Amino acid sequence: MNIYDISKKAGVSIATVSRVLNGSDKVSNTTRKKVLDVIEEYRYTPNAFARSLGLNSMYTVGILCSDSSDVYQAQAIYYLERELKKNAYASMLCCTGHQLEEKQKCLQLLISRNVDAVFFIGSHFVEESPESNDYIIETAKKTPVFILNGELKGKNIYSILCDDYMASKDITDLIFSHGSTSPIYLYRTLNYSGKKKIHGFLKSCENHGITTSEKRLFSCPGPLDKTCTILENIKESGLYFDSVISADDELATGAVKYALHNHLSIPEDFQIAGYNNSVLSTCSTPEITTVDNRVEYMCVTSVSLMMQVFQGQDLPTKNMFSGSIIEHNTTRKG
Amino acid sequence: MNIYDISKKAGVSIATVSRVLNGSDKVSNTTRKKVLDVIEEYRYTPNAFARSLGLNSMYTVGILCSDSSDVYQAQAIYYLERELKKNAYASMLCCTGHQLEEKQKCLQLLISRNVDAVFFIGSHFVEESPESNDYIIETAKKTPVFILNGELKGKNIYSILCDDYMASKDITDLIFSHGSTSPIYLYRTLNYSGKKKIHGFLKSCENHGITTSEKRLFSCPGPLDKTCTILENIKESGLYFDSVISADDELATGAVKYALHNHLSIPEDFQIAGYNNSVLSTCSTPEITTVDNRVEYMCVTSVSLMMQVFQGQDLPTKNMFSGSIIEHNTTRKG
DNA sequence: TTGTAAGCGTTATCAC
DNA sequence: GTGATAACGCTTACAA
Repeated sequence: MNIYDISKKAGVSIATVSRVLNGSDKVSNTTRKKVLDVIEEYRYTPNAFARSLGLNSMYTVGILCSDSSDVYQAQAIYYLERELKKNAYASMLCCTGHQLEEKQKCLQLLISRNVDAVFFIGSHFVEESPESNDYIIETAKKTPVFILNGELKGKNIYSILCDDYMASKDITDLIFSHGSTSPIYLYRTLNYSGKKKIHGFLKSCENHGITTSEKRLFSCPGPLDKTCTILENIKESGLYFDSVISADDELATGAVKYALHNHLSIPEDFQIAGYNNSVLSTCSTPEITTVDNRVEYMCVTSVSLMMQVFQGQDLPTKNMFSGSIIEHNTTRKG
Repeated sequence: MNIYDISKKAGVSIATVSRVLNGSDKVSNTTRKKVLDVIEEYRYTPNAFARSLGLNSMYTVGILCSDSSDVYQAQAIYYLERELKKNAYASMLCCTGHQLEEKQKCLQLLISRNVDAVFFIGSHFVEESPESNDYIIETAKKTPVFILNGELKGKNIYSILCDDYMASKDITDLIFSHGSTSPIYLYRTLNYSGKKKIHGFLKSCENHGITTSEKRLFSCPGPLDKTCTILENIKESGLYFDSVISADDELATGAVKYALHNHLSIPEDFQIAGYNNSVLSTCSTPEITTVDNRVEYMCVTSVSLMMQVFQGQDLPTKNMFSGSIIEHNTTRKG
């Protein structure tokens, strides 16, 4: 059943059927009704591929992330998809992992479907060595690119990101102000936003007279039980710490585990801060003080930017906003 | 830059270019090289829409879920996408929420892109009233439908699901065997798999001589802090309970909160079981004993089924597998 | 092995 | 308002 069949049954031309389908007002009401009745009767739906070929768009965008099951990324996907759907765009999702080659393949998978735009979730996508980002810059020549919580300069590339430096500095300041003297910092990867957070931590330490703060940074790759072990090792090594600032909430749950196992009372003797304001922060007991980096706002803004780009507007390529602190029960009050 | 341009530059016909693009072996090596060089030089990529129109497929499938940021669904999405990508299929994602009308709209969004198959994640999609599932049955007339962790009978509809009845019965049995005399059950929604789990719990209670087990079922909708309040209320009401079986890990973290606030020692005085084997079970302190309903296996199986369906094979419409118990620290040992 | 030409099912530009 | 008809850019018989 195609547009020709419908036009025959309705006794009109395919042009008229097409007009009815696309809501043109240059169709008389009687003809419109006649056509709509036939469409209804045969439950006809236009062929998406032919339609796309004519319009050169399928109203679909690509979303790339490293791991859709990560709580932060999963949230971003949810909000992005919701906003895109509001604008009648469908969302194609592709998880890349952390290998550059795989990232390129995934982008290719989306681009080969002629998506109208591409969203990258997370700063994992902005690589250390500039030439490793060429595949993104190349893509942007034809397809608008939006980088969420990462920054990459280039034509047709728009970055939307939380001021992680400031948020990280603020939450470290908070913990100092509540009496901590010896914080340590846990992180997972050293990507763009990861570095910003570390700088915020270091700046706060500097402001509070800690001179050897670089020695208070600890990488925690791998699964959660490792985090606990790493903290035990730090204690064994003789480095004193009375608070943990973490690059994400999952690491913070590791710190909670450590504190509980060592019978440190939270937050009186030991303070902990997470990052991302994810479900993990509230599922933990005690609930974890965390940074809200406003995923929803970020996604709403990105899609709104996209729509403006499609309308040919000229827009700022870097869009930064502030995070905020959510105080729960792993930091002291007052 | 289209196939005609390439054919001219390479001095061959468009048919030959097409053959090269599609890896036909009926092209001489010299011509192939000539064409590939031109393609490379101009960075030509074939137009996806025209290609789809010819092939009547864009090698893309739709994934529907109620909420991609739910930890369980996020995992399913991750594994599904991974398996689909292995088979060169792209994934279109759509989150529906819980309103029937919205579910239908989302399905329409995917179907209007001519996806090759549709996956429904979770039993949220199988409604109480049979006629509410008609939109799925209707879709299945043209597009294969795969229901993950739910069951719906119909032509071209394939269900892949964990035996939640058995798993729930097993984990309740386990808690009884470790000395609990008075378990209660927490659930969120009464969908297909939700009911199966409840039946498993009730069966185990019956086998252990509890006659009023229906009174031990509690609905916990809404956010996490409500779960804790509900448990407090149950205690206030005078109903004694020494263990909590939950329909998902998030509810179980609520039970952990309750126990810790009431200084009940876990698992000696109070046992807790979750469901889904999600990151929440290990991020909690103590880590939560849970049911592994093998999301990865489910997704791998579904995609493998899909590929077989595409090859025209005749397959069972109901595919059930067993879950298994992961014992952590909220249940007693030995 | 290669080329010609007929689809695929729309949208959009003309006339009328 | 409506109807021919030419794109859109591929795939794939069928010829050569």
